[in-house]
This record gives sequence, structure tokens and C-alpha cells, in this order.
Amino acid sequence: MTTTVTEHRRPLRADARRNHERILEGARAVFAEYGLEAQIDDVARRAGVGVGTVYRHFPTKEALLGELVRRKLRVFAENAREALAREGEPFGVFADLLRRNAEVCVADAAIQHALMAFGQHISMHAQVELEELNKPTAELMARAQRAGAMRPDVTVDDISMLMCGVSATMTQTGPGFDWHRHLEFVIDMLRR
Amino acid sequence: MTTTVTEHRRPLRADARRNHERILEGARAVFAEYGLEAQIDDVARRAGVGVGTVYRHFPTKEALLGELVRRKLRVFAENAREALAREGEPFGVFADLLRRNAEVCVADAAIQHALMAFGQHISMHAQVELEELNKPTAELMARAQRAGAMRPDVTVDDISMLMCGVSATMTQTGPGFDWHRHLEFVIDMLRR
DNA sequence: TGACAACCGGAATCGTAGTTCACTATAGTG
DNA sequence: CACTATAGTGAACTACGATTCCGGTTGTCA
Repeated sequence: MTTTVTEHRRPLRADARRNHERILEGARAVFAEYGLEAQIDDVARRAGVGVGTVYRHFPTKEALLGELVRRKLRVFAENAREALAREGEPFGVFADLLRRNAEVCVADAAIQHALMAFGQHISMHAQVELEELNKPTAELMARAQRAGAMRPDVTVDDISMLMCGVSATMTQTGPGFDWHRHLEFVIDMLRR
Repeated sequence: MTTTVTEHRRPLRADARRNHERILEGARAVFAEYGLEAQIDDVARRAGVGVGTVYRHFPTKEALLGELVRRKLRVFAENAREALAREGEPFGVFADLLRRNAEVCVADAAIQHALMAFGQHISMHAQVELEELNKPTAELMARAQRAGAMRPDVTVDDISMLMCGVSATMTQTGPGFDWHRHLEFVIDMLRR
């Protein structure tokens, strides 16, 4: 239903496949280091390819950013599914999931910046990934709530919202700004 | 000590003073409507002056933004001082201050965007205003804490941080994103 | 009212980045 | 080993938007 055209094409040539990966990794690194204002030329240089090659793989800068965001969301989702399989006190498991995913975030806060700058536009192209993340998260929350360890009135969307706030703290370098602390405040608030 | 050079200059000509105000107001309106990507030309048009005039008053776009931010901070501070003078249950007074200032924020979330985008650079030029806001806020918190109505471990800096998170929610149009809700979560968490 | 300094307007300039394209290189295939 | 569809390259093109500049205007003051 949401299958892309890609699947109908013959497989990429070996060098193309290799470069695709290199570009994505280069982009991740460069955006992590310089933020959104990093240029495509920088990405190309870091990846060791020409600009043209970047554009052969991603039609626009925004598309490239979009793919990076989608990958990040997949990591979040993967962690969530893993947490779902874990044994243990539900609230603790959930809190640890938040901590772990936050850690994934800081790894390159620039992507976070991207999410906020390009905002809804990009996230509209990540519906699937968002869904994939929200499903296990909701289940995890339901468990904690049934166990009476989590406020019964919080929803998955609240979590997105609150974590979005935490990640805002990450990109800010204010005095006394400490996202770890922010996150613990949030976790505390979710508790019973 | 931190007095500006302006004071040492002869007063502005009447038309210049008028334009200064118009530009600031036009900028506020335009940035509120189109966000940071609004152009100086737009500001000029809205203010009913030429671009050159804008540049006569503010050397760069960033400087203009900076002044807007500073003005906003002064409003926050004003509200805080007012709250300080108010009678009543300390925590409630403080919570209402947060609500009121949040309301001031949304009025033009673009300024908020500015704070996050230009980030630390602008806020470095708003030290004075920040101080002016933090002083009464801290006093208000101390009262609530002495009354045993507020968590004793939160600081003024925590408030900046958390409110920064709330304002991130304002600029985001995610599904199920509701900054009022976010704010109430925060207030709840601050409570004893 | 006359003179001039301060001010205004907005076309023109300049720098910056995203994007294209004409040409070259190479993986895959028979 | 040819042959060709794919892929790569980077100089050149473009669009856009901040900033400059100078001829014309206007407040102010004697």
C-alpha cells in the first residue's frame, strides 16, 4: 500500500550502493558537527564523493535530512520493541527506554534541529516510522499504567511532546541547562 | 556600567523616533506571521518604510531580532515583578506567572524560534534582561518553597529550561501537541 | 525663512548555497 | 574483451535575500 517504487527497480550497482551508505554516514557526521547550516558540498567532501553524486541519491537537501530523521526514528522504534520484550518492573523499563532514546538523540542533535526547523514537513514524510515507534511505546505505557506506577492520564502523544521539549534543551547551551536533569524531571512527573 | 552609547547622543529626530517604533512593531508582526524566514524587505513594507531605513536603525537582521527578544524579556520581567507584589498563595501566584508569560510567548512564537535558532548568540546580548527576569522569579520561588508548596530542588535556571521546552511545543504543530497541556504538566511537577 | 545635518528610499550589489548538466568513468553482461 | 546502461564529477548556473549607497527629503534651529 505504501510500498515505494524502488522495489520495482533492478538492484543498484555495487558502487552506487556503497556511495549511498557513505553519503548517509557523511551527512550524519557533518550535520552533527556543524548543524543544519552544513552545506551539501561539505557532505560530499566528507563522504568522499562529488556533489553531483549526492544529488543522484537524494533529490534535495531536505530529502537527505528526511532520510536521516527516518533512520533515527527507526532506531527509536527498535529500542522500544526491545524494551517491550524485556522483563522487569514496567515503569523502570519505560523510563530506561526514554533515557536510551534521549542518548541516541544527543549523538547528533542537529537532526533534532532539523526536525524543529523543517518541522512538520519532514515529520509528515515519517508517518510510518512514527507509527512504528508509537505502537510499542503505547503498549509499554499501558503496562506501567495497569501496574499503577504511571500517571493514568498521559498518552503516547504526550511523550512525543515532552521528549521534544527535552531535545530542545539539548540544542540549547544555556547556563544551567542540563538535559539529563530535564529528562529526570519528566520521568518523575510521569510516575504514579 | 552596561549603559549604552545611545544615551550620550543627542535625541533622535522626531521622524526617526517614530520610524524606530514602527519598524519594531512591523518586525514583530511579520516575524510572528511568517517566522524567521520573513525578509527585511517584508519588515520594511509592513512598517511602511524603505529597507535602508530599517538598516539605519538596526545594523543587521540579527540585531533587530535581538531587540525584539530583549523587549519580550522585559515584558516577562515586568509580569514577574507584578506577581511579586501580589498577595495570595505563593505557588498559585507563581503558576499564574508561568501561564501569563507563556501566553505572551505564543503571541509571536517566531521570536521564540529566533531564540532557538540564533540561540546562545542572541541570549548573550540579553544578559541584563535575563537577570532582571530571574531576580523576581527566584524570590517568588523561594516563597513558594518556604511555604512547602513547591519542590525544594528546583532552581530559576530549571524554570528557564522547562519553559524553553514548553515553547518548543508551541512552535511545533505535531498531532496531539498542546502546549497548554505541556505547561500544566510542568506546573504539576513543580508542586511540592 | 534658509541652511544643514539627519534621515529616508529603494534600485543595485554581493555573497552564499542549492541545484543542474555535459562529460567522463566504470560495473555488469554476453 | 567490447559494449552500454549506470553512476560519478565538479565547474557553472541560479535564486534568493541580506546589505550598501547615494540622490532626494525633511526636521530643527538660528
